[in-house]
Amino acid sequence: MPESEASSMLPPGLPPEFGVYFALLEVSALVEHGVVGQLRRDGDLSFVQFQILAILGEDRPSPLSMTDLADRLVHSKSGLTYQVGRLEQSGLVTRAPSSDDERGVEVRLTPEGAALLERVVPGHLEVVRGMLVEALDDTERERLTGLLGKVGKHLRARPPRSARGIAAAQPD
Amino acid sequence: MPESEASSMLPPGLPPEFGVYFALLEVSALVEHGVVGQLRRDGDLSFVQFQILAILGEDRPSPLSMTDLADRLVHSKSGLTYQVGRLEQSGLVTRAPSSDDERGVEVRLTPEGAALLERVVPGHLEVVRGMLVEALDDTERERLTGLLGKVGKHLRARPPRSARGIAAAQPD
DNA sequence: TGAAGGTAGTTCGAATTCGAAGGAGTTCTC
DNA sequence: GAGAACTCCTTCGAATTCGAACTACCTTCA
Repeated sequence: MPESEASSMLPPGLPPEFGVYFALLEVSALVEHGVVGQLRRDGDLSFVQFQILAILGEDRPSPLSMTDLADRLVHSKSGLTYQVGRLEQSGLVTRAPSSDDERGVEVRLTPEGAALLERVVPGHLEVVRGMLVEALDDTERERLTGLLGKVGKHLRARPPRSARGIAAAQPD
Repeated sequence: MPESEASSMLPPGLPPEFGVYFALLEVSALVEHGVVGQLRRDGDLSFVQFQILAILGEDRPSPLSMTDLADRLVHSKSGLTYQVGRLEQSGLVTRAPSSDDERGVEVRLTPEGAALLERVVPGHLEVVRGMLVEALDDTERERLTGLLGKVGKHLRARPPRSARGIAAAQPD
């Protein structure tokens, strides 16, 4: 098991440019695994729950709707309903019907939720630092961030369905 | 064009070096989402099932044990039992007790499994190419692969203290 | 040898996930 | 304004996931 480098875990017969795919999968899985452990230990939170709290805690006074949250996560709406309900049960968030739109729901962080977030975030950053930030020097890290950002932009600009042979050149 | 930061998705109040974390999470989630759709459409496979088949199809005549598989995936053992059982039901893999070690199980790809893999892989590579490979030019992609590889090596060399299957320090 | 401890997989129950279907509010169209 | 079409969110059932407990086998060591 501890033998593979990005290129060495490339299945034989595959063009080498796909090494980036396997390297990405492995790194993201390991990073996620690491933070999941920390969140469970320090705050008894799942990763999704933490992400919800973190988004809600983003120093934004106006509340978010469920759809806003679902857009920021890569989650299904039903799964989001479940997790927000769970956070509401725990007293970490509130749900209230939107005043503008009766079908909408405004999700807000409670003081308890904000406090939990503050208690968990330092350890979270510490774990992430140990896994990601310390793995590279400043130049490398900035380069990695930039490359991932470019890929992210490409992915976001990509139509989710029937996307084949669509022009790869995306104007900014 | 100094857009090498992911500041747009970095929550306010966080040191900028954590941009790499959020960029990684977003990209991996989007990529995974993309391939999940393709695998479901083209082969009615979940991502985990595909990963199992792909590992088994790695041109390796000698079979793998469940533990070998679990080490290559980031999965729990029980989840692996479930999925391999499911693949066995579908006739895509076989399970047989190991001759060396009676408690071990040798997992093998069946011809049907190999055929399904061959049917699914081209579309898979096409989707990955469209999402990842085409997002960058050759130099950038190689750089990204190298950086991810370096992070991966760092992560593998740094077992989180609660790691279960820490094999004894493997000398290089 | 034979008991103690370790390893390989499975089973079990609980939690989480998703997609599809449904209920309710909103917008569009005529 | 009435109805169709759409959006927001929840409910529902089925599938998947995990950790802990368990069985069976292997290895160590006295």
